[in-house]
Amino acid sequence: MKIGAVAKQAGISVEAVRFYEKQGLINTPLRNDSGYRVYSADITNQLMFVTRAKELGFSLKEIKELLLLRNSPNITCAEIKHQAEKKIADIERKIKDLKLIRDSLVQLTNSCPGIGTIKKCPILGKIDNKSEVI
Amino acid sequence: MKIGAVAKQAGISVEAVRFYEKQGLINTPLRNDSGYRVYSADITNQLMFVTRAKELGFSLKEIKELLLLRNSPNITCAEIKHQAEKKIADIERKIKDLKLIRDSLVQLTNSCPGIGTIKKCPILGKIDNKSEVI
DNA sequence: CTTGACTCTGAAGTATTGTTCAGGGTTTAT
DNA sequence: ATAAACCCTGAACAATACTTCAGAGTCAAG
Repeated sequence: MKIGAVAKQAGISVEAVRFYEKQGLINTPLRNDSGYRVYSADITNQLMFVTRAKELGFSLKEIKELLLLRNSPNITCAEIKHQAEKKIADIERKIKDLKLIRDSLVQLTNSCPGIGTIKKCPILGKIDNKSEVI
Repeated sequence: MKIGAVAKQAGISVEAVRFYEKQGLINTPLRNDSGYRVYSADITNQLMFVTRAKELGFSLKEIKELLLLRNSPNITCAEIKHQAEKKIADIERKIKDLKLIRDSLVQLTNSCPGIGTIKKCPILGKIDNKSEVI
């Protein structure tokens, strides 16, 4: 398989495949006589690992760490679990922060009648005042 | 007030103040004979508007739009409210996505005993398989 | 009066995750 | 045989929100 087919199968761009290679997220493929990358079937699994882990909120850097862990024979399942748990905590913190922000904005919009001139807009007013909204 | 005092008061860096000026988020200050920026007391309100709006999840670009709206005499409160509501929808979508991700990770970690060799780690296994976890 | 702290500018660097471009070779189909 | 479609590289660009740097002037304290 050449890079175009691989990219299509994985649902990403050709450039992204080359980029992941440069980042060390996938094996460096063999080349044919013309210098074209030639992939074995396993590339699909590798790319799926990457895209899947991305969906799970891992950054490319973290994905690389997961891959390194995976290739370390003496490492236990516990370390992988630890990574995942750290990521869960991360995500929960983000959710909490976003909820605070959302609640503040909801309070602001509720206080705004949506009519009238801008001079009296309570939203801008409250942003100005940094009042007790958050 | 010179820039150092202003920055300290706002709790941001001197460079950030200059950056906000360049981005048109605050008024361009007067200069003294040495070319130093000299700020009136109002700068604090302006910077607080920016930092406050940032806390509310607005990007600098969006903050600039808010400021432009605010300075348009013929614009109504409704348009500001609309902006805020769009931002709320944004944030709620992000929260929903993060929850999905978190739930997937929680499922993964629950399936992992945290002991044993990496060969059998269900987390890596499931990332590999793109199974029905999400 | 000198030293350290503060200020100025414009440019470049940081991190992330790729995309786009320029310039050129290869393969496939007609 | 030629044109379209594909592949190669390295570099530059994109967006965001600043920070860091180089090189130089200014101000306050002792």
